[in-house]
Amino acid sequence: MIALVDCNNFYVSCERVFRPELELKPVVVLSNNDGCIISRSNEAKKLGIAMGEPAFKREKFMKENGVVCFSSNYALYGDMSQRVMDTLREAAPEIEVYSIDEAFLNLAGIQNLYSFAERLREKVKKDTGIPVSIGIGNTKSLAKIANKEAKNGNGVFIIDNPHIRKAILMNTPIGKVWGIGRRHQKRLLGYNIDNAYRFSQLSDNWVKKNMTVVGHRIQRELRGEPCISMEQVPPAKKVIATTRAFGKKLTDKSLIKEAVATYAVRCAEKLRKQQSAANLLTVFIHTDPFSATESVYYKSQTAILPIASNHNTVLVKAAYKALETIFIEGLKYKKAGVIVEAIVPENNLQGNLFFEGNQAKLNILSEVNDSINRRYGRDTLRLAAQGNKKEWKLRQQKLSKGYTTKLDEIIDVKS
DNA sequence: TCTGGGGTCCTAGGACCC
DNA sequence: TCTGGGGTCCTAGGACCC
Repeated sequence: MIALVDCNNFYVSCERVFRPELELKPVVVLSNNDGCIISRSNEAKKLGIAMGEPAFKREKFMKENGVVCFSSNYALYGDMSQRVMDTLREAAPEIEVYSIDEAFLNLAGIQNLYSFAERLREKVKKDTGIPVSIGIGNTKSLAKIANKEAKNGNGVFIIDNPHIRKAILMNTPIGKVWGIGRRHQKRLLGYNIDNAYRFSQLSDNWVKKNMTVVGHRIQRELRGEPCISMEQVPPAKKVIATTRAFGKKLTDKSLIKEAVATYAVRCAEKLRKQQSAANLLTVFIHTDPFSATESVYYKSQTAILPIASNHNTVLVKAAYKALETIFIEGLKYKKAGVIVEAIVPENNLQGNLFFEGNQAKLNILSEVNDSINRRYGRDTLRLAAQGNKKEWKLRQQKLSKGYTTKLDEIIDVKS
């Protein structure tokens, strides 16, 4: 059997660990730039606040209803996530970390699943302060559905026989099934397939033809046939992106260059972390897509690197060059991004006859750079090109502290 | 004034090869 | 009216996830 452990309202729960007085109060966490609402406590959900709603549309409502608002603090959430995953790893022989707040556990060989799950919930809560729900089934898709059931009930739910499976599937709206998005939902509803059970009973051929092998896999999983296996070691990323909306609209080219340089450095860091290097680098910039008065400009340019690289200076240079070809003076830019692709292992680089460059030197530079920044914090050592004015930086007006990630913001315990 | 960010997989169709 | 057959590789776009 497979369990899906899912943290309840994860970002909100992380904030509450350090602000316990917010328990039972409506709390939300905003996306980057304080733009959208991306995590809600149960109390906030009950007030009718929807996932992904623009925060500015709800500002008045939230004030009136005493909703507590946080900017997103990804350093904190990432750290809390690791703590949760460490606890899960101790409990189960095989674990797949599926996202920042979810993990699949292989429960083969474990007796009395229900009490195992209950004890695990308590242990995670005790070790980390984070509440989780656990759904169990014999496929990943069924574990997902069981998890929804667990969230609505008392935190644990097991689908362990065909009768329960049928009843739960009939109770699951088709759009809530893992892997069925808006498009497929709409289409299936058109055929009066409104719940997971009906979908599972469709003919294999129809599903294969209309929803590709992906849809067919989901269908078989709902019938109880495991098709999606556990992946204990996360595969290396094939695409890495760093993209941000600016805190305010920018026209000044030097500021946009700083932002793009910083994003290129972030991509280089992510590449080095997974020990790979990229052959392609794309830069894009665009104006405000929601503007009613200005026309929208959206442009990207891809550069081919002479040798696959993960070095800050190389990527920044390539990004600058690409930016030159797409930047138009006079526009108000809202967002930029750097994307690296054609990723290969760093220890197996194809040379280039016509390119001169001292790779060994660059490698040493990166190592020194990373070790300093690991020790003293990100961007302690940085390129001048990244600037320090940070006028393009995110708006984060309600940021919580780095309780577990910054020594000078560590939580105080009063005696 | 204010609307996130970062990924994966699959398919169809074009280019090209022998 | 006839105009092969069988591949591979690449890319854009669609669909989905958290």
